[in-house]
Amino acid sequence: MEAKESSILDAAEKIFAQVGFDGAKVSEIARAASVAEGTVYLYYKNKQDLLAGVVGRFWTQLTLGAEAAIEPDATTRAQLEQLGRYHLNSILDQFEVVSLTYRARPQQEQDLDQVREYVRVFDRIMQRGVDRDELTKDSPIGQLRDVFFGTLEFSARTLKLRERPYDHSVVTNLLTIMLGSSEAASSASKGKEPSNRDLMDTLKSIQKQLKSSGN
Amino acid sequence: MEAKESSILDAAEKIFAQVGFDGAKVSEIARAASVAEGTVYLYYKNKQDLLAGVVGRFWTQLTLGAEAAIEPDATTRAQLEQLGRYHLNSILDQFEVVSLTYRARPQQEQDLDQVREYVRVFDRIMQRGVDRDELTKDSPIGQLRDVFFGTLEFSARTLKLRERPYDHSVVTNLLTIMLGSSEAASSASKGKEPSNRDLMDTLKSIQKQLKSSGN
DNA sequence: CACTTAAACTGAGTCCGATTCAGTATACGG
DNA sequence: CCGTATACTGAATCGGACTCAGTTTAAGTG
Repeated sequence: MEAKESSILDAAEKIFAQVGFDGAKVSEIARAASVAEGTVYLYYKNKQDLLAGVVGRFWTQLTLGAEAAIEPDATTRAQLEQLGRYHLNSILDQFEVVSLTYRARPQQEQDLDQVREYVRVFDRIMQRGVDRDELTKDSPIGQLRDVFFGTLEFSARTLKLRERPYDHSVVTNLLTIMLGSSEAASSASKGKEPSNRDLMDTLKSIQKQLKSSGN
Repeated sequence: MEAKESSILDAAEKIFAQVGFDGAKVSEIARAASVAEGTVYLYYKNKQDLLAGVVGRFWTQLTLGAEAAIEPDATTRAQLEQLGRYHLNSILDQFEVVSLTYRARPQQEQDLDQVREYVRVFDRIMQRGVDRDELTKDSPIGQLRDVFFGTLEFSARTLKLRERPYDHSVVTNLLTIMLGSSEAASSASKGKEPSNRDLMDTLKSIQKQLKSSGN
């Protein structure tokens, strides 16, 4: 990417974050990037497309950051905690840019690619957890992903609304809720005689599976 | 509210949902409402304000619908299921209008009032659950609320993205995750071994489920 | 180098749609 | 029926996204 292009993106990100998409004038962005107004349109079809560029770059960088924040040898739970921590921190810190994502979507669903890419970080952690038998397969990964990101996104909004800072307990509570029950199940796989509790956990696991596949 | 005003809101909602906020022209909305362009501005300060009107009305109606959908005498879990079902159904069904909420927020935080009002439906259910000792007080209601609405919102987006219809299992799984763990935790926290009766109850529940879905 | 041509860039002008407001119609009290 | 207030109208204004004819810079080429 040319220096000029990323200079435009930088200016756009700054100004969009400052005054919002509607409040930003392309002429201002051009001036902030030390470029003529027409030049912006050489790199981006229109203002929406410029927004998509800003948002896309953000999520791409978020993906890189997330991958760096995760220790490859940690347990699944620890990795989820690292991802959750990183995610919540980032979206709180750059709340304005995240909000712009909503403005970018309605248009073409192109920029979603980068968001989808980001979300795969979660999927990989979970998949590895299943492969290493740290997780039971009973809770569909896709649904847990919705719980994970949905909760963190909503919590971030709540925190912002109340003008509260990052709160780690949000992440730990979320993980307790998400994994709390299945943890108990994993202890069952040792060679000992199954206890009633093990039976109970297994039965509940079956039940859960039936509920999700049926209907 | 005057007939003319709600006629404007109706037209605006329809056209916003159809072509999005940016795609909608105030002149079109005025025409659809059989009103002069200037008249729109007698009722709404500007286009954004009109959007806020549409979005605010939507959430107000959603609140009414939710309250109607909940049986006052049902258990907390059943009520949550009713609310979850109603919520997911509604936001899938009127996805476009819900999406407009994001466009309304950045401006003034006025319309959020109606959203906050809606969210209180959940809080009331939970509070009553605590009062009736159906829930332990250990999970803060506020955080569970974020899990509940966050997950449903994110799931709705996922479903739309994959062009899937309403899926009730999303709600039941969510509730299992949200309350299931505390169920397990409640028996676990007391350190008691599950009784044979617990096993029997679970088995009967499975049996019933198999009968109703299998056949 | 001087010259040719392509690519990158510029910003004044065009176009479109939100917003305004002087003017017209309607309702209502006396 | 008049006077006045209130509701409404739509042509005119205004702002900002987007265009494009023209200019500058870069890259060959002999």
